[in-house]
Amino acid sequence: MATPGSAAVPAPRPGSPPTIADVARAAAVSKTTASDALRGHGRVSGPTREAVLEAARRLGYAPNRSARSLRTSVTDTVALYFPEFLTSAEYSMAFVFGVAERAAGAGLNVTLLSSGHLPQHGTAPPQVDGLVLCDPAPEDPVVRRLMNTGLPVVTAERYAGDQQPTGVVRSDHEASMTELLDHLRDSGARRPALIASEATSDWSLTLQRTHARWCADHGVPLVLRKAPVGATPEVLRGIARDLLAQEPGTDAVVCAPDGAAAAVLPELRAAGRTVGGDLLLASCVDCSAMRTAEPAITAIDLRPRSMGAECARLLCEILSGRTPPGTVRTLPVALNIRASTRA
Amino acid sequence: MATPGSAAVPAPRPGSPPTIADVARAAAVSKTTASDALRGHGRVSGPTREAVLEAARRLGYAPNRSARSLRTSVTDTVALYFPEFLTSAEYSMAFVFGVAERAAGAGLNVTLLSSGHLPQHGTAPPQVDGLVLCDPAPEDPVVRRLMNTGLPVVTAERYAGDQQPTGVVRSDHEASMTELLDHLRDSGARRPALIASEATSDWSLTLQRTHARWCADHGVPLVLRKAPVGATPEVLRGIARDLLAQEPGTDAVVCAPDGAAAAVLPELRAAGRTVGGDLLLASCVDCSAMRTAEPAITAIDLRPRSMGAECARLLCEILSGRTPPGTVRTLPVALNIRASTRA
DNA sequence: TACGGTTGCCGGAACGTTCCGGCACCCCTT
DNA sequence: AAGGGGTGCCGGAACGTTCCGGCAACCGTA
Repeated sequence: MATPGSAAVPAPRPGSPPTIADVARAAAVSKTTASDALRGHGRVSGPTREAVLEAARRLGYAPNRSARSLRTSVTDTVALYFPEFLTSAEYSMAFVFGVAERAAGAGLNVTLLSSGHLPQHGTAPPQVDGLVLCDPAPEDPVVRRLMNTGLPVVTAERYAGDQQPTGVVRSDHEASMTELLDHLRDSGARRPALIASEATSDWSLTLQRTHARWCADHGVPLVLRKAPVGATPEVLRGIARDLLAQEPGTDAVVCAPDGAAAAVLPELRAAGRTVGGDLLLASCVDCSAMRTAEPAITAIDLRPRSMGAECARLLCEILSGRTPPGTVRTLPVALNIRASTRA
Repeated sequence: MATPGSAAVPAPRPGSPPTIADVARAAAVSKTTASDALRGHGRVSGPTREAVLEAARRLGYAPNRSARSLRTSVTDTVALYFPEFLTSAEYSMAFVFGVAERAAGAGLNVTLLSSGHLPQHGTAPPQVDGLVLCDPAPEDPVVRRLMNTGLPVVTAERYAGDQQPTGVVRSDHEASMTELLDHLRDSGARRPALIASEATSDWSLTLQRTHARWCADHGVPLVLRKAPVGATPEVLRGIARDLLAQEPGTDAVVCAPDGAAAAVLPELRAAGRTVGGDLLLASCVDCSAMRTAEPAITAIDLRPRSMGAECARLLCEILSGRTPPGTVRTLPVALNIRASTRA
């Protein structure tokens, strides 16, 4: 005796994971009804739905992503790209896991694109639903290629190229830098110098612009030094030494590059200054080295984990159509005040 | 007039990426022949193969991964799992990118599994060809679940649970720790204390065992302190303070947890000791904080990037059958000698 | 000439899913 | 009783790939 539709449903092959046909047979319904019940999509009666869900649970059914993706052209996967020069920073790790966690919560897979990916022109774009680009530089060829795939793209920080990303999550670096400078002023500093990075990222440029403007607003001379992108501690210390020698009136040093403040600290001390006393020191990126330094160094906490999470969330929303393209979100950052600026 | 097989090949839909049928039509062959030519698999004459490759190149054809995966049950994707407590360390980032880069070179995708993944029991395993687990702890439920999927697993460092991973890439921590202790002895230290982590990872336990053995071999009393897993700088400093107070004969301190050496450094100084002088200091993990400390701190460089790369390579080899299951590889580590141990 | 073996190519089924269209049934209204 | 509309379910095609089996054509030998 055949149950309805049994002719269309082949026998299960033990060993392989169960398919929707197995679920259908177990619930004595058709593949279509099983599919509808599992996704809540068609017209299915309450009892039938229950039966299907129960069967699926009992069999440990999980839909085959490849088959689903083949049928729907939706991969449930997003790619995350990281420029090479960022891959050593503590910031990156937190960002990556922010993305991963949030994406997992939304049922999305995250695949990692390293700089080694897609090197040669003409390589096919990755087969994903969307992209997250961390701090994209217009001069990075991989970034340019990815921006041209036509896929939805969310960038962490603005993109300075001509293509516009589908979504942007940014921090208000202008506000946080201003807050930091105001704090230094409240702690007695009158002439805050900035050691910036030569990088052309939006972040780096914003810090310089804000510092320049603040100095102008407060009628203090602009003192700025630039460090090469991957500068070693020795190079950074040299820059600090020269800075103090050339600008003896400096009473605060703000360092932009990741970890630079910790690197220059010994040099400031060697110059006879007391950090946290007659010379304040702060960093534009917080990391463990800032917390463990002696004295501990005041730093802007960029909240990379939240940043990553918000990128993933925004991309999800764009993919599901809940949020229109062109959305820009601004995340708050925190100023962690420590001994190095408590004058 | 119909070219051979033209009836079986539907017209192309402009806008969608080209399929193998488009390539076949462009080269005036069947789907089968196109597929064979592209993968070098069947019996295809030289000119025909050339024609197919040329057509594919011209059309910008890239095989649809979902379709291929559905047909072959091979996803060309591996998953990378990271325990939560490791996600803030610099080590992790380098490791992740080592894996990503190497996997990309082998044509594999890497998807990230965060701790948030697969939380509840009964969740289906990720649909990938293999797994890389970084420093897996037997008490991590996610690790246990992943070890039970039946998928090939390569672990970075040994796994202390009962399941055996398919492959292991490890560092010779015993050798490197011994080398470090010998170096300290050569620099004049006679009583090296160890501040270890409470973690039960293979790495942590090996360090403790090696230290204990070295002390026994050299007839010096064993001085060991344990720090909680996520210990703050304050906690670590407290441990260092107590250590020096209780064991005044200590003339060298070795710190295992990531970054701990930089955290305790100020405390050692506060106790009236000269780091690099009458007290040597070293770390079992190198990171930027070690390089920027003053004095710079001697550290074992675990070469996380190579480690990640080697994990990916080994998994590739196991997946392709070139390397038998059960393979264990040992990677060299480096000792970066710096001012903190140049007595 | 006949014939076994090789070479080059092809048709079509299968992988597991989604979803369009259709069919039977029931209920309500006229 | 007839008709219209809604409900619950199903058959089967399609997504793009791989690969089994087969079929001509050709070559060499008997």
